[in-house]
Amino acid sequence: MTINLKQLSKLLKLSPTTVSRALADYPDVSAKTRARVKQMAIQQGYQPNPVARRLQKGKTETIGIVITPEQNYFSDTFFIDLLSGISNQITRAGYELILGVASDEEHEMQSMRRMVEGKRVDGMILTLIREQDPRVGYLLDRDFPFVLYGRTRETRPYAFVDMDGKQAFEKACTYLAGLGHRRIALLNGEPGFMFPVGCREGYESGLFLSGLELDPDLIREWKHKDPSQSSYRWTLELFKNENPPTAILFQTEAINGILKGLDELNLQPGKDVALIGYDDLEIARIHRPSLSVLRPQAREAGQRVVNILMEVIKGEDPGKFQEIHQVEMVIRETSLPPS
Amino acid sequence: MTINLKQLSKLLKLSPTTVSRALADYPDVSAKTRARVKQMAIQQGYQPNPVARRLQKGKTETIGIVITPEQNYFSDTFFIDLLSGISNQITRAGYELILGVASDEEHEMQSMRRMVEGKRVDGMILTLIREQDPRVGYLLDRDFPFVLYGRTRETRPYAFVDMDGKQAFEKACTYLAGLGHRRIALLNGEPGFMFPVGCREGYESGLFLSGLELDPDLIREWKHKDPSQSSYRWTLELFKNENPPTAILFQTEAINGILKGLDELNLQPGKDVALIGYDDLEIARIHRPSLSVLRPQAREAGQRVVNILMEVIKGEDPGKFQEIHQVEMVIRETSLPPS
DNA sequence: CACTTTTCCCAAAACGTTTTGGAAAAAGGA
DNA sequence: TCCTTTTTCCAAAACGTTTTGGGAAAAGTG
Repeated sequence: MTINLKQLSKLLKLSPTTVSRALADYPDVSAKTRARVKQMAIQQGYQPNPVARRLQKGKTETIGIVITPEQNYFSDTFFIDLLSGISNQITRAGYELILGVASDEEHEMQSMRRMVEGKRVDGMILTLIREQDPRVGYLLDRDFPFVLYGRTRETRPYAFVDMDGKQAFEKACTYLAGLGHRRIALLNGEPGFMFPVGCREGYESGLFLSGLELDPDLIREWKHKDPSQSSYRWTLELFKNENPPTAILFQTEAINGILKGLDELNLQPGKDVALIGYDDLEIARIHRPSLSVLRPQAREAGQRVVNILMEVIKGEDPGKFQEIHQVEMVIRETSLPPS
Repeated sequence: MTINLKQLSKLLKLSPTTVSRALADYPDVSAKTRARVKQMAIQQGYQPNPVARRLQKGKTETIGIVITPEQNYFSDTFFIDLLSGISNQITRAGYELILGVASDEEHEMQSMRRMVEGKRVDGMILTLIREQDPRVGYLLDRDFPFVLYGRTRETRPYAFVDMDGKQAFEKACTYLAGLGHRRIALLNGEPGFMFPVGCREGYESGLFLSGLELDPDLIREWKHKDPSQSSYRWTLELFKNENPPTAILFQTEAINGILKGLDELNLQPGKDVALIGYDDLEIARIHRPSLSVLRPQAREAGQRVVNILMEVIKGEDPGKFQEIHQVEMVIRETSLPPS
């Protein structure tokens, strides 16, 4: 069951060297013995001990990722899709994914340092990137391989895969304007994180392209720790405006609060107020009326992140790998013209 | 930065043996040199290479877990709390947590076999247990260390940590009956999984203790893949009954569909229909009226799972570790007497 | 046939630890 | 002082691979 190389080679009356090389398809072992070795390996259920291989190769064959539940990150399918893409691709490469769960920013850094300085991983994947993100500087200083899902403010070159939040919100905004909406609100994610920056840029650009004026009163920011509560409050606030919005752009995470707010105000989503959210969470599909959304391809992004990280680990220049993925808009029932 | 034992020992003019033993607090190295070694180790930032240690010790110092996004498992804080407890405890032990993400039951098994047969882990943690769970038989057959979060139908002894769903639902049921409810419905989780079995037992026992009769028409089962949609349908169905329920017990995962159904029927949650859900998800706290819930201590459970697994890995008899944790009931606004 | 090239295999070293089994030096006991 | 015990250290082996640097046999070449 748990036979090792030496035992297998004894069984085959060959040296461990030859068996190892046969299994690795080296050309200096004859086709005949190669076949014999492989057959016996399968028959005996031989699996090379990964720990021994790692020691010899000087690689951990392991990638690290740290998540922070505080950030309400597991809200729905989005992150698990990303993780699914990451995990599958890592497995395909014969690598392992080790997971850290940190309760806050400090433990997040601590968990990462344990992985990096403890020689437990060959590379790191970073998510939920902040505008000023100490993790990036830390890894760059050490020249340690990593890839961001997202972007940060950092002048040195680094590898990332990001969604084009700007283009997405611009598209949604011009679409709504095209339908005749003139008062479009933005219920944006928390400042400090990088993603909302792009959303806002796209929103402003969309307004501009549509010849609409920016009204600071139509912009609000909800909190990561408490998306529903904060978005609920801001929704009520938005409609205190004497000239209230007829449409809202937001991240779908905040939908519960918005729906609750609209319900309280006796406004029908889709009918009285158009809604387009970023992220196609379950609730967006099952809500009636169903929510129009911007849908990032998280799974594909996760796979790209891993492929890029593998290149960076091999020694490729990280600056070469900077990808911005387009985001699809899915029109459902909450993006009608203003009534 | 990445100094190793040999270099460190050279610096100290000691043998690697002594340095290693000094750092591991062996008594056969004098207090003086021990101090000297430790100081130098810190100064030089020495961290033993975990891969080398693992090879020598014959342990991977790694625990595996496989999650399946299909199961809508990441719906909210519950699973991430469990994972958080698991992760922290594993880190404390100096171990690593490796994560597999499987799209379905087959890949779930495949991912686990890779970990076990590929000698990548010392032990497994299993969640979302089914009544007939092939994973348990597989691991028992191989005598491989594992701990369940949950239980299954298996006569051989194995270690588990489970929540007392039976007691929880019994408590909720008798509580509602005590308030005067006579028609209490159960919107239960999907058959095939183990957890709903206990819920139902508790429900039936609660009815019995309260002198109420079981009415099969008041029991429905929603689907894991689509909790909201199926629970919505069943909610509507429940109230087609000529003698409809005045209270519903359920898993909080299914809350969206229930609320939607009640809304459509013009029934006020809490007022017209009492609600008690299992799991204290975010929505339960922020919804108005706030939801009464049964609240499992997921974080603590995760820690126990790891501690037990460590014992089992050490060779302790798994049958000794079978824990059933009590579940707290949190009364909020949706558990009033019938109107 | 004699020489060169190609094919096929292997012994030994290396990866960085921990453990084993002493051995030298110091301390204690008579 | 001599013998025994304790203290303190270390050389060598081991964990299970892969890689290095050949070397013997077979095949090709003239």
